[in-house]
Amino acid sequence: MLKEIDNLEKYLRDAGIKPSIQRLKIFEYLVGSNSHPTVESIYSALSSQIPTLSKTTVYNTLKLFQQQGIVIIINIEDNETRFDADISYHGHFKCTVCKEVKDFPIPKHEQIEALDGHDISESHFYIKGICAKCKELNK
Amino acid sequence: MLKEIDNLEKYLRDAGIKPSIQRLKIFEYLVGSNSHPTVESIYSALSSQIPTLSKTTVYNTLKLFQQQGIVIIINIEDNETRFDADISYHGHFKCTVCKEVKDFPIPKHEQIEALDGHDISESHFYIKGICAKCKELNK
DNA sequence: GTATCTGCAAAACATTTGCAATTCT
DNA sequence: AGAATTGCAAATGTTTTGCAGATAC
Repeated sequence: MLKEIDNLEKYLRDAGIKPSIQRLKIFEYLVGSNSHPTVESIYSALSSQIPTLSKTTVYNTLKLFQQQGIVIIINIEDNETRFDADISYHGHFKCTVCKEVKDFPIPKHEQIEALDGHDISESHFYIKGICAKCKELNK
Repeated sequence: MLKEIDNLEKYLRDAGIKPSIQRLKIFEYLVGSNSHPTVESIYSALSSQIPTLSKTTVYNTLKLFQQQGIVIIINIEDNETRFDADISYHGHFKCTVCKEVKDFPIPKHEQIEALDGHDISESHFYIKGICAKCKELNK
């Protein structure tokens, strides 16, 4: 699932996105992190490397990435929007204790009869609970 | 799935919620509507009936309902929080044309192996696309 | 009469917009 | 130079908080 750092520039170009430094760094951060970061955490993480970076650019860039189909939005909580550069079909689990959001594979699910006749463009599966690690610590 | 209007007061009491007029009306609206309303639409719909109603009360009440487990939050879009008084296991489909959010039944899903050892407290399945009605109109 | 609940006003956040400065070609 | 991109500052929108008044028991 992990993309090659070497190919990031080409990957952006192929998606119709001119790879500016800001865009490259933001995408690199998304690909390299497995934390499904928010705008805030992307901005904090990169502003030391790119001191002039603004949140507006982070917002603009993520919107562009989303429009060009190279990132998806994760709405697992109503008060935080997260982003994921892994656009393959998978679910997201958030631990309510350690707050981490992890991917999990979903079996390509059976046809949902109730949606016959509808065109499906996007689907998201979110699960919340307590992860094994946090369960263990609280014993 | 539809609850009896006669029982709403008891339903709230049983959930540990004192049924004030505001709370009753808000819950009645949630149960009676199949539109999965936002704070804004609940407020607009009820402020003619309860002219002194404030949005703060709508926010307070919905948070209380959620804490007591009688409503769930629907985060199908990042820019709108919707509420549902149907707390049974079901999915939500949003049509990107008519903007309607509809319920759909999901087969009680198979054990997800990747989540073995984790405690699941909540799960949401969101699908977006174009509903059959809108597809038909655009032919 | 004490607790709780409500609702106004202000504060806190998150996101968007307008526009001028910068960068790229 | 011309077009696209960036980033500041202000505007917008949503949700929360503090607190005073109203209501319920």
